[in-house]
Amino acid sequence: MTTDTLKQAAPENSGISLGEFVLERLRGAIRDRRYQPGQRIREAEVTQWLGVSRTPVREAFRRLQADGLLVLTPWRGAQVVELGRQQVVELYTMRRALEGTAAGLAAEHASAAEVDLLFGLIEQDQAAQGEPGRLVEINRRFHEAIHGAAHNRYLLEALNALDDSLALLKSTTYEVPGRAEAARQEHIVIAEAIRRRDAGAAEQAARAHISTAEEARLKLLFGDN
Amino acid sequence: MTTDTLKQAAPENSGISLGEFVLERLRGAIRDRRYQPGQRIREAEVTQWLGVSRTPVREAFRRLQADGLLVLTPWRGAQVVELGRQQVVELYTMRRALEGTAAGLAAEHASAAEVDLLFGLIEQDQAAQGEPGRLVEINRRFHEAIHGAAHNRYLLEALNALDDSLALLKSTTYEVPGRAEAARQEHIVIAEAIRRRDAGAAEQAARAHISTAEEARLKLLFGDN
DNA sequence: TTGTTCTCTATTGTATACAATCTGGCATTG
DNA sequence: CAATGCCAGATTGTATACAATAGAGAACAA
Repeated sequence: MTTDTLKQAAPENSGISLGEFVLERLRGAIRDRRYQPGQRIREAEVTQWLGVSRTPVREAFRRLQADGLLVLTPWRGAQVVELGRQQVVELYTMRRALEGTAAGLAAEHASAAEVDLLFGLIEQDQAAQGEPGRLVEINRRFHEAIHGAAHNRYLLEALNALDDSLALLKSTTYEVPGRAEAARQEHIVIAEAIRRRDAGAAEQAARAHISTAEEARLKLLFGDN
Repeated sequence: MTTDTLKQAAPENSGISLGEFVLERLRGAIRDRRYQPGQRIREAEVTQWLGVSRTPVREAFRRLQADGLLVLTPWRGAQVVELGRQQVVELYTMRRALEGTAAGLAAEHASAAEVDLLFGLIEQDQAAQGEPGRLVEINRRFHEAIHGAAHNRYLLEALNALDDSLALLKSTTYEVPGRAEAARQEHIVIAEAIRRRDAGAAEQAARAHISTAEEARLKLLFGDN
């Protein structure tokens, strides 16, 4: 548990390039909200934080812009993207489509081991009652398991980018009372549809799951009814 | 119709940065297959072609990597992505999902003007019989019109990236005999579903359209039956 | 001939110097 | 006092110098 505020040593002789190193560090900092939406990130700042020159920092900025996490304005530099209500709605619409597709494809292509993993995670979820941090982590792994079981690299990439964008939003929907239990039931419906290889049902269940998550999210962020 | 082989002047005082300039030039060169899949692109090459230094070239490389058009290997530089059969199949699976989603959303959100545009393009298509180049262009605009009518920026971005990747494939499916006529009929079905605001029908029609396009594509590339 | 190792060159990764542009504050003026 | 123009500092865009690495080909041994 390092404080991470002092100058951070760059990797010495690992195969990874400094650009990749900076990219992962920045992505992590944005995910953890150490850089908050709307905040400006100066190159010099990152430069001395990570102990590298401006070149790899600039490389990382471009990649993060492509991922939709940063806005780069000429001569103004980088700013963490801030999502308005409309953008959150569009993000969830996109997520509904992609998660639905992933669940449908998982029903067609998942291996037995991948199906087992899904049900294993559901069990872990039941065991983690009342531990919000663990629930969030298990939820993440459940969705990642479905994404992987779809066996489509373009879909996987798009879902990862979407997850990064969702990390821009404050808090998690698990803070809504009853959300954790509802999510667990929805997960079970999805997993069972995948197990019986019912692609249509899996897609519909996943879409419904995202819709209820969206509802919780909008209530949390904007106080919708 | 410039030859484009001599040193190309960079923009002098336009507001655009050199990085953006290089990005668009390279994207165009890849779309037009002046850089072919599998081909290595050296920084120095682009440097003297466009008359800029390595820095903006490297920036463009990173963005194109994020878009899935280039593979960057450490110490080996950039290579245009080469799509194997499996990747083409995955690409079309993704496209089926996204185009279906776009058509469904267009049925819900399209303005009257956007619907008119769709039918206008169908008329232009009928008038352009026997002109392959024009047909391809009109087809592109028809799909773009649907993408826009969906009114979802994340979906739009993902579809644009997908189109760029499809440009990596040799030739167009319109070279398959009868494909142009079949595509026109399929377009009409999609547009009519959007006009009657039938999201489910629009989505299904779009998915079917992509499936027949995929069939034509696989036959063209790999001689499938 | 064939396989291996070594060296050298081409190429990319990184750092930094310099140019262009924006921002904020201050002075000047009505 | 308010508005406007200008200058200085801060910040990013671009170019280039230098470091690190991979890959090709030569030299050599079996």
